[in-house]
Amino acid sequence: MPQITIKDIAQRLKLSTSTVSRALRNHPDISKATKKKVIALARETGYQPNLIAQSLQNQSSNTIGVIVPEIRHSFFSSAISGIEDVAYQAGYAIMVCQSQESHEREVLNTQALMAHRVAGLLISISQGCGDLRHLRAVRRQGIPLVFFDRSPEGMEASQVVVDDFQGAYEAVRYLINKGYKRIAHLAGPVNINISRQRMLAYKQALQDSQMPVAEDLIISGGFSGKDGRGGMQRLLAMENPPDAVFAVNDPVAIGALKLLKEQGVKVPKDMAIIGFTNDPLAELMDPPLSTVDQPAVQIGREAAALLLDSIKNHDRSGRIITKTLKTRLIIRSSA
Amino acid sequence: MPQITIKDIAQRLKLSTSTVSRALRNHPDISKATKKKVIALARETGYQPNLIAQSLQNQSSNTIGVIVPEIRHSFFSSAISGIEDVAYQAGYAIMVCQSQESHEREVLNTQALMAHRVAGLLISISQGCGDLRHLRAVRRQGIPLVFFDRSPEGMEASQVVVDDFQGAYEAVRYLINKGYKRIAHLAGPVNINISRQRMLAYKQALQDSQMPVAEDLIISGGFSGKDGRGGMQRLLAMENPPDAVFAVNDPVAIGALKLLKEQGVKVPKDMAIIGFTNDPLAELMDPPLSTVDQPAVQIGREAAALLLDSIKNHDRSGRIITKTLKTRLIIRSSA
DNA sequence: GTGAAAGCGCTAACAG
DNA sequence: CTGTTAGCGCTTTCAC
Repeated sequence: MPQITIKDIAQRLKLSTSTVSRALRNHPDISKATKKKVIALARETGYQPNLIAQSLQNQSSNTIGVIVPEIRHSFFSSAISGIEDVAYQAGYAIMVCQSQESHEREVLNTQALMAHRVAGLLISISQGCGDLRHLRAVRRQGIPLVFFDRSPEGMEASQVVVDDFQGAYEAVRYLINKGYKRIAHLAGPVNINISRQRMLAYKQALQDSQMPVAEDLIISGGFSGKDGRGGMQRLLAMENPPDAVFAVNDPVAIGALKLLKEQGVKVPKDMAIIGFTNDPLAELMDPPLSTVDQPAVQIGREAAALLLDSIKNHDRSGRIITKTLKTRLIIRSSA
Repeated sequence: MPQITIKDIAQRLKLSTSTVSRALRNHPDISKATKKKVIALARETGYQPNLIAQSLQNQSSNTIGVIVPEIRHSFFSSAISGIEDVAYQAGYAIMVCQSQESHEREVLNTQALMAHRVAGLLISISQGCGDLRHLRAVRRQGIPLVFFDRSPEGMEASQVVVDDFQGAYEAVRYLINKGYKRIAHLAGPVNINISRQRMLAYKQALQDSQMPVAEDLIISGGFSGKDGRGGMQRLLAMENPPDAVFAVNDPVAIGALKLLKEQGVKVPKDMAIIGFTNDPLAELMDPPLSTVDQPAVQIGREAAALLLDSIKNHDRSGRIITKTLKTRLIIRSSA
């Protein structure tokens, strides 16, 4: 039992398909009487317009593509939730892919989404990302593209981010004011803007307080708990370990914190730690993790709104808009 | 710059579109030479098949629809992650919608997904769900449907679930063996299978130990932290409050636990609590929450696999398969 | 006001 | 081995 089409309705009503189509779209040419009949039968038969056919016709689907590193990460699932919500309100559906932090998979995801002729693309890039050809290809096809949270170095594009520098600066500043002397940084991949900004802020904050920036106190890694754990291991193994750590994000901070608990290191007495994101975990952990709050759902909402905007405006113009949301330092017990 | 089509390639190579189409799909009829030329040009020009057109032709898209109550809930984001992963491997994309626990929105989501002509539908129903017409409509159109985790009472359909009865039974049994005498249950909506099973197991476990089942110790509510908080409030207000609680899921348990902490009630000394799901939060909280582990990612994977299976087999047969995964009682410190 | 015809990009008979 | 034709469901000129 294939789904009912405009043709079925036309036949039953002895009308042409074009009339039915127009009636359904409330075209002024059609008489009230026929409109009524058509609508009634459509409802009665449970007619659903075939969006596939519509898309083919319009040369554009009402679907937007979303690529994130990992759906499970609370920041991303929250962002996706915000995206879904505004997309839904606007009559768009979302196609969600995860790159699993793999550049290759990100490329394939991008291609798949392009093949699906999504009307626009929202992406938070994978940590393995260096080559940007796949993203340039998107632009070249005239598909609007908006980055959220993680954007690459070296590509001008609209994005919705948080003031990473400011947020990180405040966090490190707080640590300094609290009297910590050797503050380490568990950093993220340098080819991603957020990592860079947060690291730059870390260095700047130290310098602004006439404190030395020791390169061996900066451990570069990825964005996962495992990276946090590994980084903290290296820090603890040092002959002169730090007394505080600023982590690039909460998963890293939490990974590090777990290790600390296992090793019986007292937090924050022996080692203070502060994260970035405000993962729901942060509040409930023991000890509760101090962190920089990023409004994840809101970031998703804004990104989707921005994208829909450039879809509507047929943004051939290539206007580049950066939307920066505020962070908020949340002090709990870990620092 | 619209995307390049088969026609463009045909013209440039002075071939017919059908030849190009066949060459691209590696049809045996086509000569090696032309295949090579076509493939080369396709690659060179960055040709991407228009999946919209293909779908219209095939009368079925390579997209599967997913509806969950809330993307942000860790159980669901994990399940979605599993779904995405197997869908991706099979060349399918996923469209994700959230019902926000609203029946109305779930209906609209379902309709949107049907209009998008998804090849199949994966759904975990909203707590407001009672009327099943929208789901029956899906079946009527011959669209394969698989429930995961939350399935409705009163509809035969394939599903991937966990042995809710068994998991809940073990949890309550554990509480009983530990010597708790007044064990309450923060229950979920009764029209959803998982709530029913977990409640039935709760009652059964009590009965099997010759313990009374007190209806006032069963607080029915929803699946959220707020429900847990509210339920616990009512429990604490009783003249003879319980000494232990089995919550229908972790969000509820966590909501309850937060309240307990605020009120200074000692857990598990004054009140033990045990949840269901094994949310990542559970392990890290203070105190760590005892719970019943549900393999969320695996549930998503199995559900997707089952769905793909019935899509492949053109499952007009209406074979109903229930896949039941194992739970595991995880004892931490809250009980 | 309504209908006929063409076409979106692709595939699948059916010819040759 | 390759081309012609028709059609998936819909919208949109262009006629009448």
